Amino acid sequence: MSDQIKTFRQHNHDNCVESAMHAAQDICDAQHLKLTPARQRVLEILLESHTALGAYDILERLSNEGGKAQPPVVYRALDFLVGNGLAHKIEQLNAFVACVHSHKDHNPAFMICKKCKRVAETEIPNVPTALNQHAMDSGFVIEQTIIEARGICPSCNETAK
Amino acid sequence: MSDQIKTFRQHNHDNCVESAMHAAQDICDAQHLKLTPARQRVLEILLESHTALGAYDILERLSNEGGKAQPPVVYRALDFLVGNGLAHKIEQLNAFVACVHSHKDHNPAFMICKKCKRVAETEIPNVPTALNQHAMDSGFVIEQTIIEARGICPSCNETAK
DNA sequence: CGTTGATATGTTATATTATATCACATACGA
DNA sequence: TCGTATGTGATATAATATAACATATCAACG
Repeated sequence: MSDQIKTFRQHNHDNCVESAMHAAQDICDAQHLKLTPARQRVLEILLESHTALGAYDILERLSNEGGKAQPPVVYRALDFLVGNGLAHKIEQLNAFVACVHSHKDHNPAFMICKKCKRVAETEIPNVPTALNQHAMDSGFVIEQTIIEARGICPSCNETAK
Repeated sequence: MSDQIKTFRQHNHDNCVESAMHAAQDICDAQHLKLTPARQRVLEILLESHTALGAYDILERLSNEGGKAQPPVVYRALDFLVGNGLAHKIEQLNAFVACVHSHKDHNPAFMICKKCKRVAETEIPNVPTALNQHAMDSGFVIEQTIIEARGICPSCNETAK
């Protein structure tokens, strides 16, 4: 597999996942909350995906790891995470994202291949100037910015041509 | 209503909707396809929203305009639009977007209030440099970029404080 | 220790909502 | 008058979420 394709398929997020997990652990310790294995694993899954996931997406990933989890397992973990500010629910999507409050300066950008649906992730150093300007003009307070680019990934570009 | 809030609620897209509708009409004329009122209206709704909409989102907006439309009305129009390249289905979301091929240089940006869920739209002149760079490095061909900023809109910011 | 009570988990079944299609009657235009 | 588009009611399919109850874990207390 070429470097390009490998890059497209999986961006290494170990660092930021790990630091976020530590931050979460600290928050729980401070508030006498238990970040149990199930909750930990769901949070990790959210952090790894680095985008909004449906409850059943999470369930599927959990189930790939051995025992087949049931829906309530995921919903309970999500209740805990959302209830304690470690994750958010995006109502419009019925999906959940890990809270990245601990590193607000992180602006993920996704490149989504419209052929194979794979998603590559990268990040950009700061909110685009024009958007920032518009937000300030209108009084909107930006907490997180997500950029989605739709297009064709390198491998699909080759084969489909 | 203050200018700020008005700005937040509705950004005027008449120009780009209109030009896209003309382009669609031209395409249909050239291929002897009929852009009937129903199809026209669904395409307009997609263009106005300028983001992916579920079939029932479209249905709701159609129904607000007089006679209450039924699901097949929307699905038929969408079949036509997708079948003829005037719109795309985002399988991952079960949602539909108008094809904006005719104005590739348009990069919408959305500011979504996480309290009231209202969405303001603006646009930025070009794809953020860092993302563009990364795409080029990996061989990804960007067709459209959508930026979503989550945060708090001016009116929620006042009341919730 | 051992018991108890609070919290977390395992598991089956099912409720709720969103998404999509069927089937048939009617209209309209080439 | 045939092909295509629309109106409309009913229903199928899939995604999302919860109810209910049994079991497990673990810390606090006597």
